[in-house]
Order: sequence, then structure tokens, then C-alpha cells
Amino acid sequence: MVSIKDVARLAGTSFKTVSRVINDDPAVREETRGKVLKAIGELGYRPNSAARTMRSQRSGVIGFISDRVTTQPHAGDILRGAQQVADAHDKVLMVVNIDRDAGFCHRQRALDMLLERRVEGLLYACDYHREVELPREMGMVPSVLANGFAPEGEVPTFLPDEQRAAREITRLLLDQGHRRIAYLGLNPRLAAASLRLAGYRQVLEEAGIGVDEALIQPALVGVPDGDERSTVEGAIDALLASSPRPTAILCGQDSTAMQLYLALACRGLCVGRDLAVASFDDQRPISTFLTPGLTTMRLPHLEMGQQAMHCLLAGPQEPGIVRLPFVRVERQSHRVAGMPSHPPLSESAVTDGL
Amino acid sequence: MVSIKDVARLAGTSFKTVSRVINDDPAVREETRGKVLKAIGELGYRPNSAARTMRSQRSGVIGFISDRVTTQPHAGDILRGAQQVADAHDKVLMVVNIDRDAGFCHRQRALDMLLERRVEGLLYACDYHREVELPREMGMVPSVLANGFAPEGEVPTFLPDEQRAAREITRLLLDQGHRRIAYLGLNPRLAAASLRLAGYRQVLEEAGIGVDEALIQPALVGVPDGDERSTVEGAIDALLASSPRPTAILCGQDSTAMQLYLALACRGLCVGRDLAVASFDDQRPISTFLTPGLTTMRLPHLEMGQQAMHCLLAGPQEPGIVRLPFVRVERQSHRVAGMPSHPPLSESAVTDGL
DNA sequence: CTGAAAGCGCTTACAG
DNA sequence: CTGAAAGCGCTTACAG
Repeated sequence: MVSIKDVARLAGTSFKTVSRVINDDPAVREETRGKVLKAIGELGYRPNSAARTMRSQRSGVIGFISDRVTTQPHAGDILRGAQQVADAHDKVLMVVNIDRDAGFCHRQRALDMLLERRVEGLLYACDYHREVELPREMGMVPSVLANGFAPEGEVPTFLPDEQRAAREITRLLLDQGHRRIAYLGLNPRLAAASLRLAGYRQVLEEAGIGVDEALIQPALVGVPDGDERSTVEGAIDALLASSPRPTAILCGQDSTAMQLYLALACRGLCVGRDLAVASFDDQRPISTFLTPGLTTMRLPHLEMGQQAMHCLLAGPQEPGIVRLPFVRVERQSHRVAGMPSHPPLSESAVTDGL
Repeated sequence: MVSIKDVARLAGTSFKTVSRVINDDPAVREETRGKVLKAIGELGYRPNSAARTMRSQRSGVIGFISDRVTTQPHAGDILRGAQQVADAHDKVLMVVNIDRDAGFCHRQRALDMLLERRVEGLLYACDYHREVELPREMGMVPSVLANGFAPEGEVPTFLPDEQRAAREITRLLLDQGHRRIAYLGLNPRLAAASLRLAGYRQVLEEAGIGVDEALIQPALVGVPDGDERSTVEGAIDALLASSPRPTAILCGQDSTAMQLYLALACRGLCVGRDLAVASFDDQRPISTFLTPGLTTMRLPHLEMGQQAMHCLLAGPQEPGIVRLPFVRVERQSHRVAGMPSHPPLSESAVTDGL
């Protein structure tokens, strides 16, 4: 490989001057700089980052510990967000995947590797909102946590604001004139389950409508990493049998909404004509390809990645939880012909083509 | 940070002996090794990879250029596969995301970064099967391409075997006794579109059934990165109107199958009772959550990542295209009560719980 | 089995 | 504005 000395020889300067040029040191005469840049171009010189790291004692590397974020659809956006911010700060990301099935050994090796690379910080990201046990090594460098929470809670933590999202989407259905709003929920094992349900209850109580327990059904779907099949059929029949029949059904996640659309169609009912539907996550292509398009609360994956990385690069931070808002994506499913309609309550709405 | 010299001082050896221990050099007495390991443990010493890289001239890093693989659901499995193999070879991956919207500048910076880190190889991975223009820099280090193809075709390339998958799934429907098999295809702009269609045609021709052009409809769905809505309604009506009515419909992708299930339900038709359906991709949770479960050909994402990385680490390779088989995932949707059933043709079948 | 010397390619700290 | 020296933490190549 060509080194700084080769460049110096060709440019007719000392190698120290070359170092100044590649570090944008202003204390170099324009003419000298030109000669050096020309030599760099001719030789195809690239600085050796290992040498820089060793001498400067700064690696410029942030470790991204992916607890399967590249497996769960859309959770990869956490990585994208983190990368955008790291990029803007001239840091690079070293990504390691921690697969649960790979066992502890794999995780240990990954962490050793990151620490041997002298990462300047660690971002731990989960595939879905859940509790995680952080590796001890995370105490050795500045660390943050995205889309998960640790029992000890000792690092800055960025989570989706489940309860607020549930309040917002329930509010939206109320604003559409619905008063009988059912909730076809999540598997109770999920951290999001109780939070979303709580938000739903809260808004109905506040609105003075109150909660009809007959309108709440958990969908016994698997956790995101499972392959369990859901049978929402029973839950849907129970909801439809309640009297008066609900005019809107809020689903705990988009895949449940998909099952609901299908189950309703099999019963001769049509979303957008007979019933309104809304949901959580914005899991494409489900949410975009259903007819009518699914109105849903988009998980702030990108935002969690961005904010977590910002926090990490901003220097030492207090541990604590930051909850980030979902983005409301209004398509057509929350509208039913013949219902009185009101303007939305919040400004964070996004209206999606069609 | 603690260095090799600190360890040597504590262990009472020369620092060279410490180096031998951390490199598993057998030429160290057991007693000496024990003392060194003890000192390493007490001091929490970790080798500095920058120093090792500089001296040994080998970085141990492979660059993974992700052309949005973390954005497209399941394409992240390419990364997982690559990581598994890299791991087994004691290489680490440096992942960079190339977002199309981030422009050329971003891509250039990412490549510069990788080359400055002295990557020993580059793996370029695409989010979906398509043509890509490889950056020139890829000629400077050993490189491979996964899930995409370059016009010049100058690097080893790993692609899903679309045509073979189409043959296999069409065959499966034939074996179920179907003779009127419709094809609700992909957007013709997709590379997979013509290949899957060709496989379908080929099998029908070979079986002596011939192709009824009335049974072929393109679904005008968007390409995976778009947000275009599909209207398969017209296509489905056309298929159902053909005479005799098809008994099976093969979809170009799972999201189209989802739309099909729904459209059929709206018309009073039930998959598994009135019609068989099969598809491509195995895009969870669509394929697992539909009722009945969707029989589909799973894209070999994991396998592309594994094989591409294997190829990269195996040393210099001839450029050329390797097509990897999909995995047939049999759920329930290809079965219709009352059809004569035959055993599957191929061994690569996977049967998914329920 | 163990060690002293040289050097990988840079940046730091100091001089001029 | 430019340069000569020292050293980051290891491994390599050689000696004993």
C-alpha cells in the first residue's frame, strides 16, 4: 500500500506536510497543498485508519449491537437512523448481530471484538419493544439503548411512546364520530400490549364514554419472533356479537388488522363501509396493500435510532427513559361513509398517497 | 488503556511472551501461560486491534455494502447469513447502508471509509433482485455481489433462482390435481417478473397442458421500495371470468396473495375450499398469518449471504452467476378439498407448523 | 521456550 | 508555513 511517505516523495515535501493536508490543517501554503493533493491523486493514496487510530487513540467507531433488528421487518430503520447521525458526526458504525439462538458465546465474542476495536460508544437496539439484559461490558464505554429497556435502567433509553400513540389513534376514531370502539389487542406477553390498552381505556374514560369490557379482546398472536398462528376468528365473532355492534375496531398491530379485514370479508362485512379499522406499527406492505389502505400509528424506528445516536455522541448523559411519539399515518380505513367527521386533534399526522 | 507491556510487567515476563499467549502460540510453557493469563484477567487487558492491524497488515474486516437490505423486510437475512460465515472465519463485518436517496456522495464516503479501514473484501447486497451499478472501488479488493447483478458481471454473483422456484411451485399445484392454474404476476419492471413467469409457462408446456393467456395477469403493484397501491381487483375479475374458472392461482408475491385472499372473500370465495393459492417470497407475517396459511417459495436470503461470504473468504474466484434455490414452504393454501393429491416432486420442501 | 530490536503508518508536541 | 524526533501497541524476523 502507498503511504504518506510515498506521497511526500512525489510531492517533494516532508511527510509531515502530507499529514497536514489530509487533516485539513489550514497552516499549509496553497501551492504546497496543491502539489500534495496532486500526488495523492496520482498514487491513489488513502490514509490508513489503523495507524491514525493507534496514534490518536480515537477509533471513530461506534458499536451497534443489533438484537435481531435486521430480522424484524422495519426495525432495521433503527440502524438507518443511527447511521445517518453517526455519519454527520464522522463516526462509523460497526454492526454486530446478536441472535438469541446463537447463544451467549456469540454475544460475548461480538462484544470482545467491539472492545478490541476500541469503540467510542455502544448502541444496543432491540427488534421489538421488550426488556433486555444488557451485557456488563456496556458499562465500560458510553452506552445507550433503543427499543428496549433494561431492568436496572442504567443507560439512556429510547422507547416508542405506546400509550400516547394509543390515545391518539383512539381519539382519531372518536373524532370520526365512533362511540362503540372495540379493541382487538396484542398478545399480553408483549410490553406494548398493556401500554396500548391503557391508552385506549384512558381516552374512552376521559371522553365520558367509558369502557365496555365486552369490546376488548386479546388477539392471541405470537410474539414477533414466533411463528405461532393466530386465530382471531373467535375474538372477532365475540366483538361482532356485542350489542350494539361496534362501529370501529382498533387492532393491536397491522397483521391483526390484516386478519380482521379477511375475517370481516368472509362475514360479508366491508372495512370502510360497515366498519372502521385502525391499527399500530405501519408494517408495510400490509398497511399499504390492504383495501382500503390501513390507518395506523407508525413506530418511530428511525427516530429511536437517530435520537439514541445523538445522545451517545453528545457526551455523558443521565440515564433515563425518553419516549418518542409514533407518527399517525392516515389512509382510508378509519373513515366510514355516513359518520360525522371532525378535524384531527394533533399536528403529527401524515397523510399517505391515496 | 492497559497494554501488552503492563501485562508483561505484572506477569514477570517480556511483552513478547504476552504476545505469544494472546496469539495462541504453542511455544509457551504452561506455567508461563498461566501467569500471563492471570495478569490479563486482573488487568482486564484487551488487545488493541488497530495495533495488530497496522503491524500485521491484515485488518480482519470485510465490508458489507447494504443497498437498503435493512429496509426491505427479510432482506436483512442476507446480512445474517454473511455474518455467520464471517464469524466462523474470524472476520468482522463493517456494514454501510447505501440509501438511494442519500445520493452518490454518501456512497462515495462509505466506500472511502471502508478502503481506509483496509477491508480485505467487499460484499455488495441488494434489497431485492435487480440490476446494480457497482462502484469502481470494488475492483480494488476482492468483491462479491448478492441479490443483484451488474451489467458487466465482473464479480461472483449470487442470485435467487427465480425460474426454478416458479417451476417447482407450479409443479406442486399440478401435483395437487390442478389443471387450470392462473398466474397473478409481478410488476414487469421487476427482474423476477419475467423469470417467474417463464418458469410457470415452462412447466405447463412440459406437462402438455399449454398456457392459456387469459389466465395470466400482471398485478400492477409497485416495486418494493414504492408506496404505490395495487388494484388487483380488475385482474382477479378477469381471471375468475375465464372459462372454465381456474382452480388455483399462483401469485407473484405474498402481498399480492394477501390482496387476493381479501378480494376472493369479498366475492364469497374461500381459499382452500373454492380455490388454491400459492405464492413467492415467504414474507412474514403475511404468509403465516393468512388463513389458510400461505404456501410459498421462500427467498434464499440467508443462503445468498452465506454463499457470497464463503466465496469471498475462499480466495480468488472466477466471476460468474450462482443461482440459489428457494425453499418450498408448504402451508395449507395449495390444498383444496376434493382435489386428487400427489406426493411432492422435490426434496427441498419444508413443512411449516400448521 | 524466551527475549531484544525493528518497524507498521500515522499524529503529537516541539522547534525553527 | 515547514520539518525532525518520538511514540501509539502491537507483530515480524532473528537470536539465543
